[in-house]
Amino acid sequence: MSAAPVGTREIGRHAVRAELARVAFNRFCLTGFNQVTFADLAEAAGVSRSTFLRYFGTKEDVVLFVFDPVGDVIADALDAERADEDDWSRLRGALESAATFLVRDVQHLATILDLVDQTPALCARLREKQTEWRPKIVARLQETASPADGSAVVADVRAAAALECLWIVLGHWSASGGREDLGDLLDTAFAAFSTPARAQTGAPL
Amino acid sequence: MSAAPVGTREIGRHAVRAELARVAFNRFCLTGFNQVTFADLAEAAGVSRSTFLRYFGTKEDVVLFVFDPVGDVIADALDAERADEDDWSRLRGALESAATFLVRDVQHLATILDLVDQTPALCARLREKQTEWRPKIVARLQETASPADGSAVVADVRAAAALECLWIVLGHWSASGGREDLGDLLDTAFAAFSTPARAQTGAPL
DNA sequence: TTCATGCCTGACACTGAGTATCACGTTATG
DNA sequence: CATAACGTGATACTCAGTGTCAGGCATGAA
Repeated sequence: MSAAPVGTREIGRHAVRAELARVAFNRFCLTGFNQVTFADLAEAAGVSRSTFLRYFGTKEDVVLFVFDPVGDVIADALDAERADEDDWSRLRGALESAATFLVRDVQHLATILDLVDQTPALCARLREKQTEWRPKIVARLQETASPADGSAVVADVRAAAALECLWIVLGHWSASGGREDLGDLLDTAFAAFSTPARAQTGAPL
Repeated sequence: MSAAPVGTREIGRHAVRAELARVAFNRFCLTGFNQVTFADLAEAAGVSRSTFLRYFGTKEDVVLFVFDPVGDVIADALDAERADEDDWSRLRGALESAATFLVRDVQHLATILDLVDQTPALCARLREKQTEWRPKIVARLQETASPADGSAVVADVRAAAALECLWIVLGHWSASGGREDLGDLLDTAFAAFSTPARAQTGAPL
């Protein structure tokens, strides 16, 4: 799932990467993402700046690399979903898989999400990753698309909307301190598409 | 709408900014965004690097500043929409306004969009702007939200989904060389929400 | 054990974005 | 005309990110 290491070197590299990220993450939370330099991180981790940069291409990746597998998680989950479901049901299920994958460490995820939306650069980079995932999702949707949904626009819109749901839901979940149920939040989010969305303030029940 | 200049100095500044952007944009299209440095741009425009940087905070803004008013355009259009419409209709209308605003110079917009999605940095920054617009849109939707839509998640999801529609539609429109009708494309995009989205390849008509 | 191969590391140098400061010339205003 | 405000260019600086190179250390073969 997350690029399972094969050789001993790969294992070592993976472990070092995790440790560097751990040390760095503490710094970021303590001092603020923008205030910490690679030199700081390298010193805190006890390696040279060169080495640190060899493990993470950018400062953003030090925080966000944990999200890398999400694209595949969603795509795989779409395959696993019953193909006779409609797009929204399948997407709803796939997002649940993604959420489950991310919520292995509740406290850590909440902290990351806090840091991310305090930091524009992290926000931007995360949305960039999200955009990279979309084509893969669109492809799965189109494999089973009915002729009536012929336009590529439709699959694109649904994939994009679903991904937006994921972040919005995670944002609210994180803001609630992780107490709200992610499944319920996903239901609420997806309901935004299916309900008639009438406007009057004095709407009939 | 776009920060109407009042004093003579403001007018001059605005004009210089436009000229610098024009010269820079040619360079970007010719050589590629990442290959062009501020030093290049300054030389091409006949000003010092300092001066160029005084007009644009970042390289991305040199290209993307034209999108700055879009957030307000959408928000204003939402106000102008009949408040008794449902959210999707209002958003659809507001997006049409945004599209109309952007398509004043067809050729130029298409070129910008091409450059943007060839350049990850521009993509990221544009999505960042988009995220900045969302809260304003959410606020308009919530002003007239029915109690049943109480959750902030719903308005958030709808605003986010609508903004995604805008870029997807513009992307397809640009890919078609500006020949397709933006209104039709918007309809197709919004149909992704309302159609049942059944999956079977041999779906009944 | 010894040697050879290959990877990891640290040191160093470099480009380029973005920030800040200062002195000079120009332009608006009284 | 005087002066204050502003635009400009020059300069110096920090930091992200790239590239190169030589030495250390492991693994594997002789």
